Parts: sequence; structure tokens; C-alpha cells
Amino acid sequence: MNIGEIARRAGVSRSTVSYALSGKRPVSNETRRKIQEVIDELGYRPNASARALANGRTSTIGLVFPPAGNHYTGMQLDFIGSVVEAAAAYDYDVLLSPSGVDSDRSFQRLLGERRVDGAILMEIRLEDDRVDHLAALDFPTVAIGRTAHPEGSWWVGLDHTALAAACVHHLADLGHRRVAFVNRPEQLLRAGYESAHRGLDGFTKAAAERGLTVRTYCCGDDAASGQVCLERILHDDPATTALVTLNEAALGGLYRGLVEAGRHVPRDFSVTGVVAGRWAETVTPQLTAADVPAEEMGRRAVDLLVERLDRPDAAPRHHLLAPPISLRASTGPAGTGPAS
Amino acid sequence: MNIGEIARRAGVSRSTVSYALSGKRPVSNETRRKIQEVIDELGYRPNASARALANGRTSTIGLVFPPAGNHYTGMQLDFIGSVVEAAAAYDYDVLLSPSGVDSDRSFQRLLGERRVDGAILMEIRLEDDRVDHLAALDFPTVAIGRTAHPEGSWWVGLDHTALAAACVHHLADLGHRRVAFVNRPEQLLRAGYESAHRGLDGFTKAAAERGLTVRTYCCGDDAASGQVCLERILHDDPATTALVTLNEAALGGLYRGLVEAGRHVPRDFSVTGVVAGRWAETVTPQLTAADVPAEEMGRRAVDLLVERLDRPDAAPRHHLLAPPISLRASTGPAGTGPAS
DNA sequence: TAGCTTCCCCGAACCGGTTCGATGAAGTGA
DNA sequence: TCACTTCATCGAACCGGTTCGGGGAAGCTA
Repeated sequence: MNIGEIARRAGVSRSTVSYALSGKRPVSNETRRKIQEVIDELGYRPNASARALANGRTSTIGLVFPPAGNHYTGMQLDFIGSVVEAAAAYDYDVLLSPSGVDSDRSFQRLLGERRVDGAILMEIRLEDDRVDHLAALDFPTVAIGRTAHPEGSWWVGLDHTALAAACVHHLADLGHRRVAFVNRPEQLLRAGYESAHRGLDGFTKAAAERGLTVRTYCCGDDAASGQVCLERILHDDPATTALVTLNEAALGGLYRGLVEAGRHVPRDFSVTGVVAGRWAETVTPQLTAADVPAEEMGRRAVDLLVERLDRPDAAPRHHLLAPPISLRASTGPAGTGPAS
Repeated sequence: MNIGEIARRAGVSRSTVSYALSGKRPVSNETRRKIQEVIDELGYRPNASARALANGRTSTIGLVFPPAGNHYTGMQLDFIGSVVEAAAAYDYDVLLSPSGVDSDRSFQRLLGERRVDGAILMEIRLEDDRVDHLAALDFPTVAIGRTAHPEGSWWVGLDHTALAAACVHHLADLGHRRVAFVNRPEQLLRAGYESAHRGLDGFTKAAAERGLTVRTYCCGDDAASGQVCLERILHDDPATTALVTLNEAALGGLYRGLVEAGRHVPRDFSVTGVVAGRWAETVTPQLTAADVPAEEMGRRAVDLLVERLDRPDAAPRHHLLAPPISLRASTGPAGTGPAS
């Protein structure tokens, strides 16, 4: 079932069918009706590869996401879902590309072989060669996250600095003086992950401002690591009364560690951080947190990318989001320390 | 940078370049070397659309996944990740397709426009028109899950009947007599979702076998619904001492409901079910559960699909998995009922 | 040296669309 | 009635690969 067959049955030329479908040149009502009739009857749909070859656009965007080797966080799932949905609304498909160990290979497939018109990058690093590489090629890209020098590029990001600081201020306002910070895994921090660095910065500075005593930790992206991390926190400074976490996947483990240490949340110990709302609500007590608007971020990234694809010369745009802290049940006034 | 340019610079014809790359006809070492030199120098990669048009294969598989409107479960994330990784190993890309409200439209894109060579379907229903439709078209498909009549089709599934039954027996062995069942949302049960139905069946039959008193509930895919559901369970029969859940996303809410009702897990109340291991470990106490091997299922689905694509006449194959229950900390001997 | 293989390579056709220039018919005005 | 515009359509080229049939040069045999 190709366009030639449609043309034959409708008694017109292939180009007329093409114009009838695209509307790029006028076609008489009579023939348009005839063509549409044949198309409906045969259920014809134009071949995507042929179309892509002819007009140079694939109607597909690439979503470059972190390798599965690491643990996924729920946030990433929300991103993927919202990106796919938003893209569908613009008639774009989404091609998944793991930016794993061999990220070059994936990139070659996506860009070199021209499988996609543009890309959305997740898990941005402060110094990110992927971003630089794509920028050098002038390849339409939108980053979810921003590098150390985001000027002139397209991105939608979270103000981790401000969010971590807000958490600190929230705890300080409640009277906490000794606070721990639970970051993403050390490996990611060393690799320069944006959220890990900016979050740490925001935390450290705000804590200094408020004169808090702090310790910072890296923690694996899973429950077991969270539990171990919490044990270390209480071991290093038993007088700690609160923590701030960027590590969604470790949250369950942190809570478990607290239970096993006999610290009641929020009476003896307050917990807060930057976590997607849906996941903040699964723990008991529910987590007071800056809710990561993953759905909105995915949607906006698609909006930006589509805009960039439609108007190649448009000036770079971006969105920096800083959602407020949602007060739930995991923070409270600092007590007199652990019940002993 | 197209194949013609490479040919020109290497001083050969386009077809020779093509054969040098594909190896489908012998090419002298001398010219092959020359061609490779030019390719390396220019960083040439063949255009995917052109190749797909010419040989009728896109090297892409479609992953049809549930709409974002519903809440995602962590399990689905694991599927997606493992499918993408396994596909990459076979040099296939993965195109995401939301099977949302307008699933026809997505299908038209994937199949009608020939964007993919084959598809993997998630969230199968007992009577699934998508599966029937694809089978009628003889379109290469592998389902993650199986319909009521899976004979003659390709799938990898979980033996929900056996798993739910195993949970019941585990609880019965511990002396529990009044057990609740927490299913997926009613809307999904009514829609005929496989896991919801087979799980319910397995639970009901095993409970009858063991002479247990049971009640079954549907529950929304989020923590708040889980909490409400647990309140209903204890309201309907305060003597309930255990529950089995298929609903991963509600798990946190169920736990919270128990905490708020003053039931200690596992002393006063046992919880078990069918949940991906990673998520079972995030709750406290860790959930004793049949661990959904999401990663393995995704990988096997890709294996089957690739096999089917490579050998179109191969006999249908499938994998039915029934992982054992992992004993963790959420079940214990039935006590004398709630501490009052 | 004629005849026959074998080895490499070339040219052309094809995949299924899009797009540009051309063409013929109908319509308009002088 | 002729020249000129407008409208609808057609044919051919093109996108960038793959694949098939053919053919020239070299090598081998008699």
C-alpha cells in the first residue's frame, strides 16, 4: 500500500495525492474527495521512513537517559512519561537512548544516522561533554538540568541551590542546629552531577548563614545504602536532629535507619529534602519536601524543543523552576535531643 | 555526508561502498581499506531513514506502555530500562508509544507508518484487542503478560495465580485465618487486566483450599488510596490479621494505615504480596514478597522479539515465570488479634 | 592464443515519499 | 478571436541508501 497505488486507484498522479494530503498546493474538492475515499477504503498511511528521507525530518525526538546499571529513581519515570505524552501532542515520537558506558555509540545512532530531529538530555553534569558536543554540532537539544555555563543553550532546570537552602532555612526556623545532608552517590558527585553539586552548595551556604553544625554524606541510590548512611550519621554525631536529602531512592532506607535507631519522626528527628511529590507521600510520616515537578519539567522540555525545531533561529530559552516546600509530616520543632 | 560522497572520494561507485560496509559481496582488501579510510576521516554514518526505506527494516522496536494518566509503578520503570538495554545489545532502538485513551492513533503511527519492526506490549488484558489486532496482522509482537487464550502467541508472563496462591499459603502456614486481598484499581480489574484477574483467582482459590475467611478490595495506584483501603479493611473486619497485595504503588499507604491503626507489622499484622524487589526493600519492615523479576522479563521479551524478527516462521515461544517468595520482615505468626 | 572461470567493480533500478517546473484547460479582457 | 492569467494536475528529479545483472581484467587450461 504505497502512494502510487492510491494514485492509480484514484486515477491521479502520485504528486496530486501528496499535495492532497499535505495541503501544500491547492487540489480541487472533487479530486481531494476521491483520493480521501480511496485512502479510507484501503487504510493507507504514508511510510515514515520514506517521508523522513524525502523531507529530512523524522518526527522523532531522542530522550537520552541514564544507564539502567545505576538504579532508577521514580523521578526519572515521571520524566519519561511526561516527555512521551507531551511529544505525542505535537505528533512526535520518542526514541529512548541509554547514555551508558558507551554513550558515544548511542549518540552515533541518534545523530550520525539521523534517527531523531532533536534530543532531550537528562542527568546533566556541570561540565558535560555531551552538551558541549551537541552545541558544537548545533544539534537541537534541550537539557533537563543546566551545566556550569548554561548561557546560550536551551534547558529546563531545578534551582537545587535554592531548594536545598530552603530546606535548611525550614529546619533552622524549627530550631535545628545539627543537620546532616544526604547527597546522591559519591560516584555521581565526582562525575559532576549538577543536582548533587548545586544542592550541596545551597545546603552548605545556607547552613553557614544560619550558623548550623553540619555534616554531608554521599549515599547510594537504594534503600540499603540509605540505612547504612543513617547509621553513619548518628554514629558520627548522635546529637544530629535533622537531615536534608536529595536522594529519593535512599529515602526508605533513611526512614528505616531512624526507626531502628529509635528516633521518632518528627518528634526526635526531622527529615526533609528535594523529592518528587508522589514519592514523598509514600513514606510514613509523609515527607515535607520541595516537590520536584517532574511532569512539568518533561512537558516544558518538549515545548522548548519543539519550538527550537520549528524556528531554528530562535533565541535560546530556558525555565528555572523553584517549587515551594510542601509541608507534610516529617519535620517538627527541634527537641532536646534523642530520648535516651 | 552521504554514500555518494564517500564513493567519490574513494574513487569507487556507490554500490562498492555499500558492499564494503555490509560485506554482502566480496570487495578487495585494497579498496575496502581505501573506503574505510575516507569513512573514518569524514565520520560518515549511513542515514537510517534511507536504509530503512531500502531494506524495509527500521532496526527499531516499539514499546507500548500504559498512559501516564494512570500512576506508574516502579515495576514499569524497570521494564522500560531493561528493554532498552537489551534492545541496544541487539542493535535495536526503542520507540515509546503511549497506549493511552487514543491507542489507535499510536498504533497507526507505529505500524501503519512502519516506524518499527516489532512491538512489545505491556499491561495485557485477558481479552486484549490490541493483541488480537496485531495477531491478525501477523505483526511481530511479544506481550509482557498473557491473555486468556495465549496459545499460538509470543509472550513472557508472570504466574500471578501461583504467586498469589503462594502468598496465601505462606500466611496460612503462619496461622492467619482472616486475610484481605488488595488488588489493582477497580477500573483496571473491570478492564480485564491480567494480573488483577489471575492474582484474584489465585488468591481466592488458595484461600478456599485453606479455609480462610477473606475479603477482597480494589485500591487506587497511590499511597493515599492505600491508606484509605487499609482503613476499610480494618473497619470491615477488625479481626483481619494479614493482607496480600498486588498493588505496589499503594504499599506505602497500606503501611501508613497500619501504623495509624496501631497495628505493628509483623507482630499484629502480616503483609505480603507480589512486588518488585527493589521496592519491597524500601518499606519498613521490608516486605516479604514474590519479587517481580522486571529486569529479567524485559530482557526475555526482547530476546523473544528479536528471535521472531530474525526467523519469521519460528514457532511461538513464551516464558512463564514464578519467582519464589523472598522472606523479609513483614510477615510473622498470627497473634491473638489486635492489641487493644 | 582461443575459450572459460573467477574476481571485482560499475551502472541502473528500486524503496516510497516530496517538490519543482511545466502543461493544458478554462476563464478573462480587449 | 487572440493574448494572458489562473487553476488543477502531471512528470521527473531527488532524498540516500540496497541490490541485481552485467562486464572487464586477470588467471587458468588446452
